Amino acid sequence: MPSIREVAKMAGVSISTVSRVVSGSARVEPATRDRVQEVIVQTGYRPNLNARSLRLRSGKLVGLALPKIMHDTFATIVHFAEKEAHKMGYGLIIGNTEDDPERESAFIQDLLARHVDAIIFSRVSDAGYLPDRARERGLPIVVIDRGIDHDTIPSIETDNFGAGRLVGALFAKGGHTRVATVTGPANVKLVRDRDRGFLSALDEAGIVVPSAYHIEQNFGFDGGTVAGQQLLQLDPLPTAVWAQSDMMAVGIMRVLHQAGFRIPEDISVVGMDNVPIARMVLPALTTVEQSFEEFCRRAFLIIHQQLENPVYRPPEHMVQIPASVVIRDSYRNVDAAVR
Amino acid sequence: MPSIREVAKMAGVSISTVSRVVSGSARVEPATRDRVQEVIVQTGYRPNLNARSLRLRSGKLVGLALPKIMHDTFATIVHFAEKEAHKMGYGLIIGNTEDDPERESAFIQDLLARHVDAIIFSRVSDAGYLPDRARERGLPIVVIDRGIDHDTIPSIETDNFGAGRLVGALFAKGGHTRVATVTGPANVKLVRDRDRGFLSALDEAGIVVPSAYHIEQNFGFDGGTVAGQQLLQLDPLPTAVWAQSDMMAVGIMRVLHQAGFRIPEDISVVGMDNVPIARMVLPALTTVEQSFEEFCRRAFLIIHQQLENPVYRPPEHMVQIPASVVIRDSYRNVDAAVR
DNA sequence: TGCGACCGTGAAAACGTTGTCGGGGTTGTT
DNA sequence: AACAACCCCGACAACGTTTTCACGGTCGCA
Repeated sequence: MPSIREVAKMAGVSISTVSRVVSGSARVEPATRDRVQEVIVQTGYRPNLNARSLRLRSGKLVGLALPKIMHDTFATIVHFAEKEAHKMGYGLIIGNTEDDPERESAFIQDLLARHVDAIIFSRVSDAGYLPDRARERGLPIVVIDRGIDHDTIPSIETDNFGAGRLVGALFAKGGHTRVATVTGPANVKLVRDRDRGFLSALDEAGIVVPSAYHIEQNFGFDGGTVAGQQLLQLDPLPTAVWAQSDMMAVGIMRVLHQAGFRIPEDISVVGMDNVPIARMVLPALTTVEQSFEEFCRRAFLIIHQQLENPVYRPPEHMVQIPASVVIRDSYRNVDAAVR
Repeated sequence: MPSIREVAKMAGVSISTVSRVVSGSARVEPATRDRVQEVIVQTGYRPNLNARSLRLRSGKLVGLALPKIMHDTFATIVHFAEKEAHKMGYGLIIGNTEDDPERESAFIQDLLARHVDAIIFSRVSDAGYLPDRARERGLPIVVIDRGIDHDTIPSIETDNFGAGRLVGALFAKGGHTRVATVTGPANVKLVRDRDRGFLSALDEAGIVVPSAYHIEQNFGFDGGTVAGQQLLQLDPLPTAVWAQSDMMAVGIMRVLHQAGFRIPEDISVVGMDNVPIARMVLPALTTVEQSFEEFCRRAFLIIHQQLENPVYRPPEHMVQIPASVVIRDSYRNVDAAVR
């Protein structure tokens, strides 16, 4: 509540001195230091961060722009971003862009007006000039989860190609030869990357996925249920399905189950993301884990270094975090005796 | 990027004039206004919100403190809070208190240092002096989800007692006479409120819940699974169970199912919250819906009014939002013929 | 022609910080 | 005893705004 001026008056010193004791930037006589300290704890004085931001051009604040806050994967990103921010003494201001470039643009503008120290965001609006504008201002900015090809803007994403290969190899080694996959919208790059990895691993094992066994849907539960219907039309049915999100996988399991099929005895289902629900459903979902925590750790690391040293450039523009398969009950090898 | 000073220079006017055209606060000659406008759009000038906050004591920013961001219910609160904030032209800065009074206190301090316009938060640290300190500074502050008894700090929460009654009445009318309930930690008030409502409605129907049928657990999935084990010990088994969170309900269904019981034929299970997963599990979960959107709407309404008129006091300290039952497949009346 | 009213604009203060500069006092060295 | 070196500390400018105040010019009216 009190300003530095009032603290100074109370302690009978100048504001410079107060500033010095709070920042510890220069020596001050122990006697006066104690007197000032006393007033500070007594009044609960805390420097006004807006004023500090004005003066120091750093308000210890970073902005986080996400497409859909409520979705499990982004909710976990929010969680870990907050965690990292907190750890490094930053505040976190968030915005939900709702996948709308308009809103994304508006939010970034707002962050610029707030003079945040850095920006982390997912999904680039197509125009993509916004990051540039921020960048030209020397503002550290990191793109997360949905990478971007850009010389000066670093991206952090899962090694989606590798994730796809993991599942493809799992299926191939497990003896599955009739496999299907349900992808997200093909206009997002990470969907295509995963798909390419998946198909390439299968291809190396001599397995081809006919186009009818390759279904595109939205990432949600509902996308999963309609994909499930489509799977039921297939003849012969696949023995294993990979869905590019856990939500979709749950939707698929739901309609397969209702159609009388057993999972994994009749059909194996594998998801992606390893959201909390994955272990709660029945059968527990085998899935691919992305380390969102690692995302955020890396993002803040880059930001931190760039803040320390403005000319710092991360060694690579795009860092890819490896994914890993977590085996649960919804998958089994085709040769049941093996298990 | 440019400051008001540079804009002024470019347009050949004083900074006062620029300020006037961006705020529209006073008339300015159309010719000069246009000239200034031009420079503004050309340079993409936006007033520095930190400076504005300093001068105007309002940075259009509100703080949101929550115990566990990643949990479904709080993630939805974040979502709707962001939505309302955006609608009213505010930024939202969030903090995860992890149910730790220490962290909560630190975060509130940070919000004060940032001179946010208002604070919304859930779960009060036991000491509870922080809200007071904020309040005494004239800062609008609203407690959400987990109400607080306080003369000047408004609370918004679900009518938890009413929610409990809803389920109790449902069971009673459905012919269930052997019912069990799994509550959250009894030291949180809303748990007790729900419980009281539940028991009172049953009591009015002449149904008593023996203490063994009254289980306390933590709110998560794991709490549900251990509660499920405990339920299995009961003899005779209840015909209906109310769990105070959907996660718990899912955990309970999981162990009941694995023990060979059918839901709802053998045991009905009802949850609370109506999180997205509720409709995805099998059988789809009957549950009680709380309107988090309404929470946030009301919170921002109060904040807005208090900001407009600093002496405004909301008519009641505690507003309770009614809950509603949403019937899905995990519940059925005891007289199966009815359905 | 003179005067008051009004209108557009600029100068300046203030919001709360931090860092630079310099002044006064104390100490140490020759 | 004189001077250099140091150490504390206060005055002041600056960060980017908004708002008050005042000033010069136009206009309307007598």
